Amino acid sequence: MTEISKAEFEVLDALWEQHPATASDIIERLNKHKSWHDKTVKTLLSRLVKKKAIDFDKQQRSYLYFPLLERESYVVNESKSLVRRLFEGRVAPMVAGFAEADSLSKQDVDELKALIEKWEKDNG
Amino acid sequence: MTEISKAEFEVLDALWEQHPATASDIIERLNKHKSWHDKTVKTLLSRLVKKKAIDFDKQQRSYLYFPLLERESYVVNESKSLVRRLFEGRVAPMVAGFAEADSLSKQDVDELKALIEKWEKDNG
DNA sequence: ATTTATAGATTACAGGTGTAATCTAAAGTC
DNA sequence: GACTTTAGATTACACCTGTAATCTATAAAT
Repeated sequence: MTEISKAEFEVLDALWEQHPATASDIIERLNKHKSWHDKTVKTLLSRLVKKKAIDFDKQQRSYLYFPLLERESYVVNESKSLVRRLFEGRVAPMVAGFAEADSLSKQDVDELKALIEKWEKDNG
Repeated sequence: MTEISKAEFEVLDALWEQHPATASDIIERLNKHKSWHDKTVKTLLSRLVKKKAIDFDKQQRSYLYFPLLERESYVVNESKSLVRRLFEGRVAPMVAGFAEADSLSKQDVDELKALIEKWEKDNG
């Protein structure tokens, strides 16, 4: 339940993308978009292990890493925590902020309509 | 444009609540919910000044603090940044997460419907 | 079998953060 | 005017973070 730092998150996100994975796999995946030294990525992997966000199986010489924390639950927690801090826990005002900032796409609106319909069916 | 830490944010949020305000005002407001030593709050105020998130006017002996950063813009930036990191920039999947986690209230849904209607009027 | 490359472990190190305590100068009190 | 209180400034200090370099043990190569 320790905090995951920004840099650690990027490594974890690369592991979520596909796992299990070796350190080299992850380094390669990350270096498509960033350019971190491999030592840096290894440090971050160790810290994630220490924080119990991931773990590994010993595979011959190298390790096979896999997430312990699910992306879904991480994402829900982070979202809730932000909405709690910034919008008194209600998500609608956040979406309103996106609308004001012209950051709502037609696709967003369509998806929102669909999920509202579903919500009303389930909760109406 | 420097980062604002969690503790700094709480102080800033208390200042947003009502300003201008003296250090004592803010300490008092904060201590309704938290219990920070007044020295701690003063440190955080100084750091916020150094980060140009707030400023002050010299008032006799004590200072009158006021925000330089608007809550609105801070909140929009933080939200966008989270949505970018976790949901590829689209807000609807985040709301879907709330729905799945049973964290959507009727009030949220009503507000969402209203703002969708407005969006469609403006953008349809 | 000896040398070399490599994976992970350990160490490094500056800047940020949470959480204050101490210092300093000015304002209030007697 | 001397003494005390107080506001903000400066200093403290351990832990976290970003960003690696070095150490160590084992596997690969010759």
